[in-house]
Amino acid sequence: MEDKARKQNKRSLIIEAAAKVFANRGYNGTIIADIATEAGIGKGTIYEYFLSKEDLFFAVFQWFVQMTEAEAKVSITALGGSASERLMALNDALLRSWLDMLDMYSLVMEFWSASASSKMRQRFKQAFREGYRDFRQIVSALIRDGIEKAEFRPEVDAESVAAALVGTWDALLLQAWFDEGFDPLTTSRRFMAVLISGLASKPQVISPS
Amino acid sequence: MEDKARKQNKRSLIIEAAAKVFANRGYNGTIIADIATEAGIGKGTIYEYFLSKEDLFFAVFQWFVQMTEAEAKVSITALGGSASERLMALNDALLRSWLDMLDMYSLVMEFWSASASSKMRQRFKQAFREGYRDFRQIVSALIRDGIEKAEFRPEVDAESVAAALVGTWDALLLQAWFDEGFDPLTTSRRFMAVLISGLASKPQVISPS
Amino acid sequence: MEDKARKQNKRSLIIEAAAKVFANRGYNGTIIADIATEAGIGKGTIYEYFLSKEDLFFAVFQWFVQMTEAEAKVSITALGGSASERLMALNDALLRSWLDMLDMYSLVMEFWSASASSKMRQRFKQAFREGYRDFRQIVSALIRDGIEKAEFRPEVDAESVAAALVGTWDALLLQAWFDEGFDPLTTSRRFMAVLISGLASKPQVISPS
Amino acid sequence: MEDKARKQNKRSLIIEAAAKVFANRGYNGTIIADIATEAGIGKGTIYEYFLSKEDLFFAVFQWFVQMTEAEAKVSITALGGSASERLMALNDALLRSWLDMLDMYSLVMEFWSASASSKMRQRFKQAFREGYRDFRQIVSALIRDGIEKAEFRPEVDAESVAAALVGTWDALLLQAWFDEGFDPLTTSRRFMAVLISGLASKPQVISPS
DNA sequence: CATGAATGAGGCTTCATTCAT
DNA sequence: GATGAATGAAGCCTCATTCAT
Repeated sequence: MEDKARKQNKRSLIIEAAAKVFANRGYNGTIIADIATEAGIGKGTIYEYFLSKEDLFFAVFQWFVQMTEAEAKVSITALGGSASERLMALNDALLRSWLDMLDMYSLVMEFWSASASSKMRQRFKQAFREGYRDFRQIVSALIRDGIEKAEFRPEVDAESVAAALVGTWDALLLQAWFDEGFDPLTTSRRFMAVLISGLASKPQVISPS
Repeated sequence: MEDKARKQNKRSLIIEAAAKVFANRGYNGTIIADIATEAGIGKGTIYEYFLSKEDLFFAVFQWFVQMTEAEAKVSITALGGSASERLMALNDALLRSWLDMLDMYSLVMEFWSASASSKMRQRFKQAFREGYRDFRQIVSALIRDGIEKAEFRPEVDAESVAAALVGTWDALLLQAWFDEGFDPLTTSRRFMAVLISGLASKPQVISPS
Repeated sequence: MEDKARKQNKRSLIIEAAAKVFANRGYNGTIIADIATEAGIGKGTIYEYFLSKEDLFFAVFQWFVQMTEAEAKVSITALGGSASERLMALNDALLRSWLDMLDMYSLVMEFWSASASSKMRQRFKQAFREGYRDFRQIVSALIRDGIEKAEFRPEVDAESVAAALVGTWDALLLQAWFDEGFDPLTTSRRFMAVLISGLASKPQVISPS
Repeated sequence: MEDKARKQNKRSLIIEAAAKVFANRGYNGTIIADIATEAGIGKGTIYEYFLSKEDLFFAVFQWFVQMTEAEAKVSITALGGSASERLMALNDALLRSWLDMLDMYSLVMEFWSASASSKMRQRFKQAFREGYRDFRQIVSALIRDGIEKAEFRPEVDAESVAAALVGTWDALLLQAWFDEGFDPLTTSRRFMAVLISGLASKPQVISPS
C-alpha cells in the first residue's frame, strides 16, 4: 500500500516535470534527458514508469485534463443565482483559472497537434471529442435550466450556444496566448453581456462590469 | 521573366506538396523525402528553393495564411444587406470555406504548435498575433457599422464581440475536427441568431434557418 | 575514481582508433562509422566523449603532440657528453622515434592541412606555433650551452641554427615519407657532421658514423 | 590554333581561380561553385575543362609545381661566384620568392595532405618524390661543384647536405606560416653561414649579412 | 529499484556531377 | 561551348530506448 503510494508519487513527479518541459519546448523539442533532469532522477527511471515518450506524453495529457476538469467542476457546482449570473460566473471562473496557468497553455497546443498528426492521434482525438462533448453537456444543461425557468427564451438552441461558448473560451485564451496586450477576461465579460441579453426572455440592459 | 515564373511555379509546387504532407503527418512526422516524392522531384531540389525544413514549413504557413485571408476578404466584400445579415453571411461563408478544407485543418494545429514551442516560435507567434488583430478589426468594423446605423445597441462593445466571434469560428471548426458528428455550420447559425438578437436594438425573433 | 579512469580509458581508446583511421584515410576521407568500428564500439558512443568529428580530430592532435613531446623530452634529458655529441644524439633519437611511427606521419600532414584551411585552423595554428617555439627553445638552449662552453663558436646565432635544425628534421621525415628509398637517418647524420663542424670552434674532421 | 589558345586561356583562368580558393578554404572546404564564381564562369563550364574536382586539384598542383620550379631554375642559372656565394644566393632567391607568395603556402599543405590520404595519393606522392629528387639533385650538384673546386671539403656528403638543405627551406617557410613573428630569411641566412663554414675547406669567419 | 553508458536507426543537409537548353 | 537547375548518394549527428551494474 505504502509502496504503491510511493510509486504513485514518483509517477506524478515525473508527469509534472514532463508537463513543465513539454510546455516549454514542445513534444518534439523535448528530450527525455531534460525531463529526467527536471524531475531530479535518472533517465532510465522514467522507463520504469512509462513505456515510451509517447506514453508519458499521453499521461501528461490525462493529468492535465483531470486537473482542468476538476477545476471546472468546482466552478460549476459552486454556482448560485440566476442562470445569467451562473453563466457569467462560470465565464469568470474558467478564464481566471486558465489565466493562472497561461504558461501551460502551450501544452494544449501540443495536445491539439498530437491529435492531428502523431502516432497517438486516435487516442488524443477521442479524448478531445469526449472532453468537448462532456463540457458542452454541462454548459448546455445550464442554459436549458435557464430556459426551463423562463429566464431564457424557449426558442434558443441550448446545444449550439453551449458549443459556441465552450469554443469561445478556448479561443479567447488562444488569442491571449498570442497577444500579451489582449485581455481575455474583460473581453469575455463584455461579450457574455451581449450573449446573455440575446438569451434573455426579457429585454435587459447590458452591464458586464 | 519566364525564368522567374518557372521558379515561382516550382516553389509553389513544393509548398503545396509540403502542405499536404505536413497536414497528414505533422511537422515532425514529415520527412523531406516524402515531400520530394509528393512533389515528384528530387530531395535536393527542395533545398534550391528553401533554406531548411523549418523555412519550408514557414513558407507553407505564409501560403496558408494568404490563401485563407484572400478567401475571407472575398467573403466580406461580397456582403450586402443589414449588419445582422452581413454577420450571418460572413459566418456562413467562413465556415463553408473552412469546411471545404477541413482535411487541411490539422495544419492549423501544427502552426499553433509551432508557435508554442518550435525554434520558429517568435515568427509564428507574431504572425498569429497580427493575423488575429487584423481579423478582429474587420469584424469589429462590421459591428460598429451596425451600431452607427442604430441596428445594434450602442452599449455593445464591438471589439469584445468581434474577438469572441473570431474565436468561436476557430473553435467550432476545432470541435468539428475532433467530432465527425458535430455540425459546425448549423451550430454556428443557431448561435449567431442568439448573439445577433443580443446585439439588436429592437427585440427580434430568432430564426437561424 | 574508477569511473573516471574507465571514462578516460574509453576516451583514449577512441582517440587511438581515430588516429589510426585518420592516418590512413585523412580527415575528410574518414567517416565516423569507421572510427567506431575500429574502436569496436557504436557510432553514438563517440559522441558521448567528443562534441563533433572536429573535436575528436583536435583531441587526436593533442594526444599526438603530447606523445611526441614526451618522447622528445625523454631523448633530451637522457643526453650526456659534449654539445656536439648531444646534438648528434638528439638527431638520432628523434629520427629513430619518428621512423618507428612513419605510418603515422600522414597524421602530421593532416594536421598541417587542418591548420591551413579547416574551420579549426586557429586552434591548430596556435598549437603549432607554440610547439615549434618550444622545440626551437630547447634546441637553441643546447647550442647556447655549447657556445658558453667554448665548444661552439661565439658568433653562431643559436636561435637560427635551432630553427633550421628543427625544420630539417621535419623535412627529412617528409622526404622519407615520399620516398621509400630515402634514408633520413644516414642523411641526417652526415648532414649533422657538416653542421657541427660549422658550429665548432676548432677545426674538426667530419665522421658521422 | 587560336581556338586552342582560347581554350588554354580559360583552362588557366580556372586553375588560377581554383588555386586561390583552394588556398583559402582547403581542398575539402572548397566547393566547385566558389571556384566558378571566382573565375566568373558557370559551374558547368569547369567540367568542360576538367574531369572532376580531383582532376582540377591535381592540375592546380601541376601548375604550382611548374611555377615554382620555373622560378627556382631562374634563380639557379643566374648564379655566379664561388660555391658558397651561390649557395647563399640560392637560399635568398628561394626564400624571397616563396615569401612573396606566403599566402599560397597553404596550398603546399593541401598538397601534402592530398599525398597522404586522398584518393589521388599515389599521383601526388610520386610527383613529390620526383620533385624532391630533382631539387636535391640540383643542390647537390652545386655542392659537388664546390668540392671539385676544392672550395668545400672532400669528405662532405653532397647528397645528404642537399637533402637537408632542401628540407630546411621547406620547413623554415612552414614555421613562418605558423608564426608571423618568425623571420625565415634572416634565420636562414644565419644558418647558412654556419653550414657553409662547415662545408668550407678553409676556416672562415661567419658573416651572414 | 535506479541509473546512465552504450547504441544505431533515422533524418537533415551538402555538394559533386549531370544534362537539357 | 556555356550554363545552372536538378539530383541523390553520402555522412554527421541526435536521441529514444536498453540493459548491465
